[in-house]
Amino acid sequence: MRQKKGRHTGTDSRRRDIVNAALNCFSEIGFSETSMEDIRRHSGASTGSIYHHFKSKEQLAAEVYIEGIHNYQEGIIDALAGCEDAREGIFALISHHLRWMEENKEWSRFLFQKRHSVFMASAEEKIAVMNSEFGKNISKFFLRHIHAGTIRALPSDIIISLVFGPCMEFTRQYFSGHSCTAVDEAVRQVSEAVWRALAGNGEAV
Amino acid sequence: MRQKKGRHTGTDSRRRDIVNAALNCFSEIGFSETSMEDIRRHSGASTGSIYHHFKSKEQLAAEVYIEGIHNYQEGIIDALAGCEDAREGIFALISHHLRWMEENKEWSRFLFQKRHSVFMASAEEKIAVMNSEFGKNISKFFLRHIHAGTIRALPSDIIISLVFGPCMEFTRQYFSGHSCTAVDEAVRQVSEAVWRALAGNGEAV
DNA sequence: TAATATACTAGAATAATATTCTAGTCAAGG
DNA sequence: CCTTGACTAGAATATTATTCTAGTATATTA
Repeated sequence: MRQKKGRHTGTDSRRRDIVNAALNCFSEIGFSETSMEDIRRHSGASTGSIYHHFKSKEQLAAEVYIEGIHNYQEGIIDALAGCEDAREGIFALISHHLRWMEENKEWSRFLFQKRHSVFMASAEEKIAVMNSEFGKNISKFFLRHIHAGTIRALPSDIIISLVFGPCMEFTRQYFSGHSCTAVDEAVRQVSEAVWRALAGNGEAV
Repeated sequence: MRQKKGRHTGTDSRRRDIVNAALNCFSEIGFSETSMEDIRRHSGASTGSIYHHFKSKEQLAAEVYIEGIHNYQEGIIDALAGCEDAREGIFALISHHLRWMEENKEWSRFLFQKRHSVFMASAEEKIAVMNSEFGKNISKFFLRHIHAGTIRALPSDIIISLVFGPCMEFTRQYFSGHSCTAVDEAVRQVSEAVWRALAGNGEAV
């Protein structure tokens, strides 16, 4: 199948193998618990090869994290972009979060279970930029609606807490087996509740 | 001050030194980043002494975690116990979370930043029991009010998500320097919003 | 075609760090 | 005293991340 020695065929395929193996291991047994030996075995790469592609275990994890968070954030922004209506936007946002979580279990476990963990150090900057961009995008939507009076005038950190907090918490419960509500239903209930929390005067259901 | 050799004076004082040092290190630089050597230096204990008191680094972290979470949960339950009124209860709960966080920064950083992390493995069971008890207690309050119609009939996992999610998310932002609202104000705003999300028909402000 | 450069790979060697082991020391009770 | 048991110290060991050395294959150039 694969050559015993020498350059691996295909563009970056060895690199991808390593990233995939890493995601597998990290989401399955956690960052600290997976040894480079695990990743080596799962990916079929050698120690040297792994360290050729990635500076360290930390940096490898950061790369995996960034790929995931980018995909996630992009989806949210797209979902939001298609919505003029405030209520629809909130629904779209929450819906995207919960469905993305369900369809990308491996990523989610890794991204949300261990947010701000260990390996972040090395990617701090890049992640900060991403989050900042993401925040700006999200804020644009909410500011527009605060201006229009469709959403109550609350500080941005409070709005973020009210919107993403429940999503994150549900995600956590989902993965620890403590959630009893199906995702479809959770989308409806959480959206409805968050809308009540945020809706401007005269807009509440 | 301390004897060069032999038993440390005072009841369990050496043990406490180790726990305190560990909390310090963990909350400051994270679990994986702190080496046993760090804990040894900070606590003044020897390697052997640490391993006499704790089976492993993991188990030490678990002990620290459990002490913290116990204190936190106890406070919430007490806060809730004093409240007949639904709205008051929600306010008390959120208020306790955010104030506890502010008054116990070191614990919070450790508890909330790395929830469900690594070392949990060894304490899984004990933590599961604590959380289950805690959940039951919290649920009692909400079920009573759902029954009375003062709070909307939502599944328990959704309620937990709506109440604790925003608290957790605000906490995360607070520690990563992304919160712009003062804790006092956050208590008011989040409580108000969560109340809107949960209030039974005819109870909304 | 052959020489060379580039990108990659392998696996052994090293370094860092968690854990175990051996030999104690002290305080209390008989 | 002497013995026991809780505790401590620090060296020895084991585990695991990282570095190093020596390659191999493919593309490029002459």
